[in-house]
Amino acid sequence: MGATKTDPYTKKQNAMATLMKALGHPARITILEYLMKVDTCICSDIVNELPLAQPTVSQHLKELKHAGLIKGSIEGNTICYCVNEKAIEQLRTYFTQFSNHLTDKNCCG
Amino acid sequence: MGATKTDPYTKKQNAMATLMKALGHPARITILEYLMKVDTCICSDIVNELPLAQPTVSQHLKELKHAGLIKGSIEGNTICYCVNEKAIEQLRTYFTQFSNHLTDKNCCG
DNA sequence: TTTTTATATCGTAATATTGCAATCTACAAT
DNA sequence: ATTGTAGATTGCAATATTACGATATAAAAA
Repeated sequence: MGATKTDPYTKKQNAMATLMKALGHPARITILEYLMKVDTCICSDIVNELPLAQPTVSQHLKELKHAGLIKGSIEGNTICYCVNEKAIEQLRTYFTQFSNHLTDKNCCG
Repeated sequence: MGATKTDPYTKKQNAMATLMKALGHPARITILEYLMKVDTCICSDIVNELPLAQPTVSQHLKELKHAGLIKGSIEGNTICYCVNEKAIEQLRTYFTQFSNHLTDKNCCG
């Protein structure tokens, strides 16, 4: 098979899975952390920040954008990418709520 | 290739990617949410909660456990699984810090 | 002891992901 | 017009993931 079933789950569950999956690769984590660090839109040299070939980086950027984690637009000769705060907020909220719901029964421990 | 390069990244980056990757599937999101909801260790009927065959569920549980997101131990005839709060805390902290570092320049927007 | 119940493991087919070389696109500079 | 530069797209090989039937295991119930 290889294909993930999505229809039996809620929209929210699928949406969260999509976000997490996009971050389920160290290169994409690194890209996002870099974009946060520089904290600006003029981020032309992402390729130099990573130990990967240019096409590979381009592909990872595409996936991040598709998942809605970054925003990007053409800026003359370069592309201007930056973090989509809304997506990060979604993730923060999700885990904060999750964390709040957990009690400390310390079972299985 | 197909194999993810890990050595060029920091331990933290790889660790976060591993956690996210484990949650990058709606079935595993659903499992985690279910374990949180029931909030107990005696969770025998995870299979019935999911629209997947028993071996598939077992496999997903294995991945969640391997990533450290759930804890499990044998309890007579059934297995007692529950959420590993530490992992959730890690994720919550990561995104909270990330969120705090972001300024609202509203670029690319 | 036989049967049931809960879960794990094995094997395997279908599909997805990762990574890169080669190539293409589009603008900028000469 | 030619060259340079930043980035996307294509094509492909290697590997990983997803899902499940069949089978194994191990404890509980009959």
